Amino acid sequence: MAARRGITIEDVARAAGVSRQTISNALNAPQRLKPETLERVTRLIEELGYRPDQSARSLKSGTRRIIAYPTPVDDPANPNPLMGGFLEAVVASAGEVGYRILLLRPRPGQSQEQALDEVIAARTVDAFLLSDVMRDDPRVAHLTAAGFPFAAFGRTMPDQPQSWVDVDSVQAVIELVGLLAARGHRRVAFLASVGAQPWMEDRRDGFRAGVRRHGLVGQEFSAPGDGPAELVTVTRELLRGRNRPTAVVAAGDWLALGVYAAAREEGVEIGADLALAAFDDLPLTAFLHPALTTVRLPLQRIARALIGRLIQTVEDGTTPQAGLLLPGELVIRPSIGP
Amino acid sequence: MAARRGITIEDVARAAGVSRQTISNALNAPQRLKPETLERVTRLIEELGYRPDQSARSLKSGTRRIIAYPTPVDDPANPNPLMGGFLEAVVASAGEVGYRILLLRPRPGQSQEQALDEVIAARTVDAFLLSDVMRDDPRVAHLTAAGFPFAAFGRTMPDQPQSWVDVDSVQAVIELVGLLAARGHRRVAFLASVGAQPWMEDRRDGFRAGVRRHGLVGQEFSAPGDGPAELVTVTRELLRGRNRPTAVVAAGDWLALGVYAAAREEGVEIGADLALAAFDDLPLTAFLHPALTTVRLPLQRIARALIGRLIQTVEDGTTPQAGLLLPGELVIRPSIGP
DNA sequence: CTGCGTAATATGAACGTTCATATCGCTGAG
DNA sequence: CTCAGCGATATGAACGTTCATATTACGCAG
Repeated sequence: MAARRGITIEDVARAAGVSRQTISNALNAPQRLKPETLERVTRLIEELGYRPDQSARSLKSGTRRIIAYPTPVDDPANPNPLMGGFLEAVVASAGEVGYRILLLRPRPGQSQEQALDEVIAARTVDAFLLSDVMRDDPRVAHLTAAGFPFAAFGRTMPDQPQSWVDVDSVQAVIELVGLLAARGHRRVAFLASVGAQPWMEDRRDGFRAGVRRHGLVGQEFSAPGDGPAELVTVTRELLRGRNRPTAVVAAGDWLALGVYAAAREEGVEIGADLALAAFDDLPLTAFLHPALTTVRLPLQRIARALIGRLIQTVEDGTTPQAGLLLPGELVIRPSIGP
Repeated sequence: MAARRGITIEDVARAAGVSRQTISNALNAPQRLKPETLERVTRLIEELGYRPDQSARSLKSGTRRIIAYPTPVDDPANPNPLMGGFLEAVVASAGEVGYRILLLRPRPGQSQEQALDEVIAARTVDAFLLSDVMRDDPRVAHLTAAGFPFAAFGRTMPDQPQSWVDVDSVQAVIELVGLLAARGHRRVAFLASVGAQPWMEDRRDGFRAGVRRHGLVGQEFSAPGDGPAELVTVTRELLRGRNRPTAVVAAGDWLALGVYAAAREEGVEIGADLALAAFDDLPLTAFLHPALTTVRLPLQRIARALIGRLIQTVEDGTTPQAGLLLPGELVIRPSIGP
């Protein structure tokens, strides 16, 4: 389609009887203009609906006002809790400071790093926003090596830029265990998923720390996969074992769903026979019976902090000296009992 | 931050001892080059890691290879089922044909249309992808008036470009009702949400058609809102009424969650005392007990078709003559009984 | 051996901005 | 009365491509 070219700066300049540069200044450095000129020009810009061509501006200035976000793979067998609210929050936060989010995904046969290189080389974006960052994430290493601005939801290594934000999962799970201890539970289990994602590890560490601090007896279980059947199977074993725990901390709400299913099949009543707490506060948790005690991630704050760090890196050229650890919010519901 | 300028076409040309245009041709019109030149140039491009600067290319050619997707508002009280799999599928489909997805959201105080105008005027994108399209969607009207390319997930009006793809909800719900009729149900209820979204209406129409076709007795209920409490309340009334229906068709899985909760509270056993079927196939449905019969949206096909139409509009300048209606896929699980 | 047509490659201009610098008009000190 | 200094605005160049067109190389008919 022949993209009918639109209003250019030249059109506005002609209409206003001034030069290009004056229009440019009206937008980028208004203080340079005589107030009356500014007002006249501004009105004209408004009337004609002029917007600087982003490509031309980018070509000259080298800045795109676009942030790339490599979308996490969203396995239907274990939906990424970030795809909903987090993405929203990121788009909103970025929008507030005049940036937009470009979704990225490696083409078939392309590595994550190649996908990053492609947009870097094509100068399509100013920076990257990474989520689901692993302990030794190749993307972080790659961007660090390339000296390209990024911010990460999830900790980076000490020798890498500390441009990260993360949730203090350890602390949150310690508090969860504390709630259980306060209700008199002595035998508590931790239910994890297979992956070695750092947040899983953190939650496990939190569990261990909580158990130690309160002198409880802790057991740990791992589901061989994230599919419903596998989850239910491992949880039934957990519930059937001798010395059945009286409380379970699931590393994520998704895992907790398996506990609900297994408990029903085993005739165990959650909230009465078994206390249950989890992590993520998926929207559906309100429908569970009894409703699930869980930890809500401060997605808005995380998004805002990440975007803030990104903008700082891009516009000032300075890298944050330290990461930012935000607390999770305990949402106490009946699943842990009265 | 001083964006260190990268490899330009000129660098490659110099290294290869040829002119700019030859490099450009190697990428955009390879058949014009002598095979040996092509090979030499291609290798050099590869070695130097050259990628055309997207801004420069866009400035000259007027095409950005970016599609804007105004993100649907994702109400946590009724999460948009599209935010997960659909977005994924769109990003993947677009990536395959060399396009990327830019997320868009009106700034505070900005209307949907203004947000569209902003990116149109700044020539940031080539086209729009709309989802959750309403019967008389102002965005569609606006883009039609502006003559700007778009494709819509959801039907447009007859006088607008028929560049849409939709799910044949009517047919799918008719089939759902058919399943219930075949199991001997005579009194069936339809549970809808408040909004007047076209897909809701379609599902309702499907229900009515199904009821008529099979000579059933149909009742319709509407939840006053999408919050869990409201859903459960209306469903309990439904279950408690005289002439309680033996089967319920919920307009969405989210609504069905309310039915599960209400049934538990009323001591009604889904699958035995009450057949239940819904729509969307949210990932969590596998955890429900009994598992929910529902309709899966062919998100991959929808995304592919939308992107295909978009590319056609952008690159050929032709608008599809007719919309595309895709069938939903019945996923039969125990909630409708044996 | 000349000249012509075509394939292959090269050159100049343009896309719409912003940057660096130049010009203009005015005020006020000498 | 001149001109330095400054605020306001204008001009030329450049960003890195691609398009339109020009030039060169080459095979082949006459």
